[in-house]
Amino acid sequence: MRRMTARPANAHQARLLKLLRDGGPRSRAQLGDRVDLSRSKLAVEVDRLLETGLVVADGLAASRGGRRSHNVRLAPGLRFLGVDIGATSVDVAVTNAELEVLGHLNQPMDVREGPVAVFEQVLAMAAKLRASGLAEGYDGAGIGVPGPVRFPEGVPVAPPIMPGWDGFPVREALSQELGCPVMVDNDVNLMAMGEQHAGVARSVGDFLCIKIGTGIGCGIVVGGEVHRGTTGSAGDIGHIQAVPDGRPCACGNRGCLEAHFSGAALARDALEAAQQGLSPELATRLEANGRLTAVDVAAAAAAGDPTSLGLIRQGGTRTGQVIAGLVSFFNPGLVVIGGGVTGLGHTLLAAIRTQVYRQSLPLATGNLPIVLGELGPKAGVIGAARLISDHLFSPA
Amino acid sequence: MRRMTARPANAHQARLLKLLRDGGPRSRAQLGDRVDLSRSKLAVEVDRLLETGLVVADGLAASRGGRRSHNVRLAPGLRFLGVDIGATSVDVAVTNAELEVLGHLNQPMDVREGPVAVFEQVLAMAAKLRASGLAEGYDGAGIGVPGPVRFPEGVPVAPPIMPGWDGFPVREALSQELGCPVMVDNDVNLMAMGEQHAGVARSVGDFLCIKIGTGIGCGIVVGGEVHRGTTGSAGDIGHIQAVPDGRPCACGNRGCLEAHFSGAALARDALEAAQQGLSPELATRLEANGRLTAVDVAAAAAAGDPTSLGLIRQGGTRTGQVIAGLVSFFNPGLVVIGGGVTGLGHTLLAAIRTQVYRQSLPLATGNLPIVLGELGPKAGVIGAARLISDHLFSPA
DNA sequence: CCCACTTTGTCCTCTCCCTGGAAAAAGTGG
DNA sequence: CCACTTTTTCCAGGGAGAGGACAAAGTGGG
Repeated sequence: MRRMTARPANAHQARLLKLLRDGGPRSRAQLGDRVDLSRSKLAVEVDRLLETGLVVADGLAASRGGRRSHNVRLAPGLRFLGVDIGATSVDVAVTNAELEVLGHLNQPMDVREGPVAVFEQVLAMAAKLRASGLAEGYDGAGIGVPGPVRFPEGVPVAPPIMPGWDGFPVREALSQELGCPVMVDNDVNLMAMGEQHAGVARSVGDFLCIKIGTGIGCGIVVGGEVHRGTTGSAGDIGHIQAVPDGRPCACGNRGCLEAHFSGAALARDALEAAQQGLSPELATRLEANGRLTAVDVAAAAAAGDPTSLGLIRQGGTRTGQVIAGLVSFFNPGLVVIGGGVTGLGHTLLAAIRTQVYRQSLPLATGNLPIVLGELGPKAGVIGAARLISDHLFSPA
Repeated sequence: MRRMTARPANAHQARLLKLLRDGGPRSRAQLGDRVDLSRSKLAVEVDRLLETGLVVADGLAASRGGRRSHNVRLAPGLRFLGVDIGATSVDVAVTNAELEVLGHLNQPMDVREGPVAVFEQVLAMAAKLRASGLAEGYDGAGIGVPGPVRFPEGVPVAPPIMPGWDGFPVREALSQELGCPVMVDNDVNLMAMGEQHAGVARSVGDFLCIKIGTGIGCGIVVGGEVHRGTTGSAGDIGHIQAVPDGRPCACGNRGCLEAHFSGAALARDALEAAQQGLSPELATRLEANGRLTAVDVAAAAAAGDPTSLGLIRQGGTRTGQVIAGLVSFFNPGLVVIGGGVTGLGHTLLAAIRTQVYRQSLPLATGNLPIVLGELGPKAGVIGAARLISDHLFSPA
């Protein structure tokens, strides 16, 4: 099947495509309610989109009291690939043009194996999704990587946890392999875009999206747009000092947030507690699996283990301290917490909230919701699909 | 004299006005080089601006090898009023349409005396500038206040250091008194706009502007636009925790940056040092003036007083700690340090730089200049003029 | 001083886009 | 079956803008 080649010819068409993407199929009249164009102009632009094949007719709409109108929708065969490369696993999903996830695969994988090995895996997963009949091909792909990205070129720069990736032409290489346009971004930014598109952050202009996984990062959305910073490293909050003269961190400093709380730090603290006999619950789990992860701590906490609860609370407090500073600085309308450790759930959330509300000024926190992301592991892939669709649905 | 009533009718005219404001008088042809309009269209829009009186002819331009062209410039009679209300003093300046400062007054005044008293003073100063022949009237005024502002309405909200101002309709009231449009913003945001317009931050899209005066605040510029936050309190970094379990702060918490370093904190530390006999230099000054301020510390440090130097270095280190966190988070292209304590100069700057470069990741700091603002007390008033001119030079 | 060439400013036409009205098409409900 | 509503198409007219032609003004060399 020939894939999408057309792009909107002007801003009006781009606007219409995005309306159809975000609101689903609808009639010309309904589109007209939202775009401030004359009926004739609207009809012309819709006709042109129909000609390009990006948009197709979709039956009759419900009557609003008069003549029923003909619906239009985005081409049902359009497929976007969303790829979320984490430190320890890869998520790949197919979406339709409305960014609904049609199929989603997850595979454990160490990002340190390098771009070549990882992309082999990603391509295999993409092929598998295609083979299962969900897609005949891909019209575009969004890729998230766990480190800073020089956004315009789609190239990772100086990524601390993925050394082999520095300067690897991710966008170029994947575009070649997949035969479609590709955009690359930091995984946290994509999570933010995902929650903005389909999660808790709909209709919020300025918000922060904190992702706590193997490391800690923060997506920053200003006026509806992701802020990436001058060198693409904005949101890199894992190495903000949380504890003066605290634990040494891989980055060379001491007391970094990430050294005190993150998936990796939590696992290490749990191991220590188990070995010191502080927590029978964790000790049992260590014996059973031979190792401990954040998931074990979550389970132990759920079972009421006080040591695990304490670890989570302490981590939440430290994270909350840092977030409090960011809230004072940035004054967001919403803070979303997500990532691998959301399994820690409300214990973590409560600790973070307590600390933020205590430490930030009332004006900034007065009406500030701090909530868990609602998309879980889908946030990243939906954000990735959104990234590429934003690109393709913009005038060339 | 009748003041400016016209506003640009469309985005093209707005663009032209801003070019003339920022680049000074120039010919139609030179304007054409920068706006991507056909010559005929450009001529039409310039003619319309000439009709409104916002723009006037200004003689012949130098030849570029052919026919000499006629220059145009913004109306030479346009006057903006820039007002910068600080915690302990008020700056008022008149500018022309190009935002050049034609006259500038400064008056000590305690903002806690309340809006009525302060505005009486401001109006007197504005009248004095007018009386000295610098202006026949004002076409617009920008006002900066030392606290959060609900920007669209131009009303201070919950300002910690200026209790009487909460909810006072600053914009409304001053607009009435001055008989011209008024815009209100936080003083730090205006300082950032000033440095962006005429100072060190020209041509930088994302930067932070730290103002250290009686308190500490931070202007945030993202993509050339000031970020004000959801409730107008963005940049309120004075109450970020710098020292865990540190000094009690007026806000109710402990260890706030402002409690440890600011004009007020520095004066208090200096007093303590003088009384404990740690610094003969400061003790002498205390005896001479009956009190100590940041200026005394600066002078003592310049004279080599080790205690004063130590205070400045320690303050710089703490400020640097906080800035390091903000740099990791925001990844700016520039950090500007300004405000009353810039008199502390390079000792302070060196301490801040050391701390930021040590604590933030190389990718974010690699090419990050940290510099003193170059406009001093003029930054605020220029920023204020810029604020109102941006407003008036936009389509209504 | 004349001439070739460059730059600038003006004029004019042609095209395209869009608005807004009119009318036709398609439904709803009594 | 009829009055009314909503949607869609069609059409004429106005307006804005691009772009070319040409006039005006200036430079520099012969």
